[in-house]
Amino acid sequence: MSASTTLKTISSLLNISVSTVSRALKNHPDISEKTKKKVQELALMMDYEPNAHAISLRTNTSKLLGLIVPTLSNYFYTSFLTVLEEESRNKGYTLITFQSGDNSEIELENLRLCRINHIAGLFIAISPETKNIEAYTRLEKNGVPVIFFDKVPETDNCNKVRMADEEAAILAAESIIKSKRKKVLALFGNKEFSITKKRWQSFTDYMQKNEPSIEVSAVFVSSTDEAMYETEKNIKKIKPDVIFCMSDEILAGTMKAIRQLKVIVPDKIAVIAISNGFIPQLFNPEITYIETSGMELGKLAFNRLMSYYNGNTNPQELIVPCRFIKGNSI
Amino acid sequence: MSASTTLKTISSLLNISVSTVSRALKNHPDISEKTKKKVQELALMMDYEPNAHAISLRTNTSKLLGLIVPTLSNYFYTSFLTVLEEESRNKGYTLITFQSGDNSEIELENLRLCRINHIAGLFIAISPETKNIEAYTRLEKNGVPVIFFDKVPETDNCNKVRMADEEAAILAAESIIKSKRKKVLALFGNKEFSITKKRWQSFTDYMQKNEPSIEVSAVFVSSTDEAMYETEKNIKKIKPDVIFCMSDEILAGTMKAIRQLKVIVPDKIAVIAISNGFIPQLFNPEITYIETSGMELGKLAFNRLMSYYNGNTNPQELIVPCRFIKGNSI
DNA sequence: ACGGTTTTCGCAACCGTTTGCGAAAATGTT
DNA sequence: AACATTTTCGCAAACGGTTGCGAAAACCGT
Repeated sequence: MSASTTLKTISSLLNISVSTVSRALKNHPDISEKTKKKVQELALMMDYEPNAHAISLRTNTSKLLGLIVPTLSNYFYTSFLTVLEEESRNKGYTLITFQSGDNSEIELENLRLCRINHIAGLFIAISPETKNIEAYTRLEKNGVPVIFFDKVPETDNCNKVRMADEEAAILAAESIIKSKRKKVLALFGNKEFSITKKRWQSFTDYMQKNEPSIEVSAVFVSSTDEAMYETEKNIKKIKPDVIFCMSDEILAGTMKAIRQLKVIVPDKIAVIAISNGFIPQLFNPEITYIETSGMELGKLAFNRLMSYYNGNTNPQELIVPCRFIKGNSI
Repeated sequence: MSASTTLKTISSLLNISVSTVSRALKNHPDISEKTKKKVQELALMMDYEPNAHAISLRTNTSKLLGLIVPTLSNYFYTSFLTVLEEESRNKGYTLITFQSGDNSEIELENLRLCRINHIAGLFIAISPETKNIEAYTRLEKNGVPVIFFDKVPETDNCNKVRMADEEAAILAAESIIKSKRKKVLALFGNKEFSITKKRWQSFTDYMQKNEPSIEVSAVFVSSTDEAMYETEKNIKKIKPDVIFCMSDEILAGTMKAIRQLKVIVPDKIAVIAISNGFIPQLFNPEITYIETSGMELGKLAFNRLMSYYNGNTNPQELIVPCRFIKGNSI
């Protein structure tokens, strides 16, 4: 239970002041080479390590970054987290991570924890209930930049990075039109999510404008299981010849239903999805999808924060383009 | 950029001392109801929030828990993280998360970051290179409990929680024996991992003892792609009638190869795996697997820490049992 | 030897909070 | 009214660092 060594330990062992030790350790020019050497050697020997809390307190800065996501049981968010952790660590920041469970109250509680830990910056994908982002703008006024990502607020007085949701939906729609199919079952996520609205609207608008003869049945689901259930029900009911899935969770459910009904893809029904890029390749045939990469988004978000620190503080909305990944399901 | 309100702000506004404010806010009996009320109301109004760094510094405690995993791009670790975050948050702890990339040096650097942040406890899945756990035992001597999980050291002077790796491998072996198949292609992970050794040994030992007539070809791979490559190669070469996959990553690669070769499962080749529970259900037929749940392990790990805090500090090795999940692949 | 520079270091305040201890104020007792 | 007791609060030190400023020590030139 030996206490960790502090500046004071070293200073009293060498009979010099704490301030000298502090300066010696950071190579301050005021300190002679001789004492620097003494101090640094002893510090190394006793493996001195500065107390981050003391530093934060004194300097009113911190190397902590906050991350709040709806859930970590989600391939997209974990791939975001994966690169965010890496980038942060490489730049000397450490990440504190929270899940909101798509619950505004928990989200605010998490935000409170971020505040009392005096984070230097925050990345957040807000929950659908969160309409009022005043707590976040206030945080930013207090000097802590906030980068909204993926699920971003609709107001534009804040910094956002997100996927090209409209473009992704349009690429999918385009692909369906080209396929000459005529009856689409389109599965979207929780209707409350702005991301859902965007994808849904872009998809249906584009369809309407470019090929109004195609019949689109949109269904909104909130889980993999619900996606499976709705797929099964609607395959029987509306007999689609192509299914569009807005996300990986939905795709997983849909494919489960398709398997159970022993429907042949793409002969009987074609499938196309928007995905983070792992799930579609597990199926046979591989599912054609529009890739929205959580990793790319993570990189962009981190870089946005760094650019903020460099003075670029004006609200921006940055968008990660998406890619069409050809499979054999359409 | 308004500075956050502190005890001092409140104290000078009310013309009372900082200590009184501090005590009033925590309902100390020394303080009169009248001043308590005044203080608490003003604190609420100015939304006072204590500075976690100051508290940590003063009380030499912290509410931070450290987590170090090889990578977060892994379903098992993210499901571990998912429940760990939840449990931690519910008990008032906040999590700082690191990836080591299976690199000892980075692991030690992450450990350093944990130390300077004066975490109250550490969860770690060590990288395969890490033989010397002295840094961790020292941390524990300094009063910070360390819970090793999943990839645990071989020495037994430390606290470990892990899956029932031997049992899982044996269950798989048993299932293969029952299936009457005779030629096994068994795919394992990185040979350096203790977890690999355990599964490999249990699997082959059990086979040898109970059905030596079965021919087992063990192959070690380090990635999904390698698993795919080796599966393809060995299906052609040794013509197995059953494939065993030690993990989800491997299973994904194997199934890709199986699909490409258009091998029918289970007619031509049966498949059985050890898995965290999501991937196997995506295939057709659903893969039979032995479930090792990251979520269960997360719960156990957190509870172990709490029990440690309650005085139960002696080294223990706790094991999460596994379950046989029937699919149609064997 | 003396004044002027420069080098080298320590004092002390500060960040925000906690807490032992003592003192002032209020209350009770006779 | 005098004293004992209890209630209520403030002083000051401490946690581990950082930093402005001033002072002692060393060096310089003459």
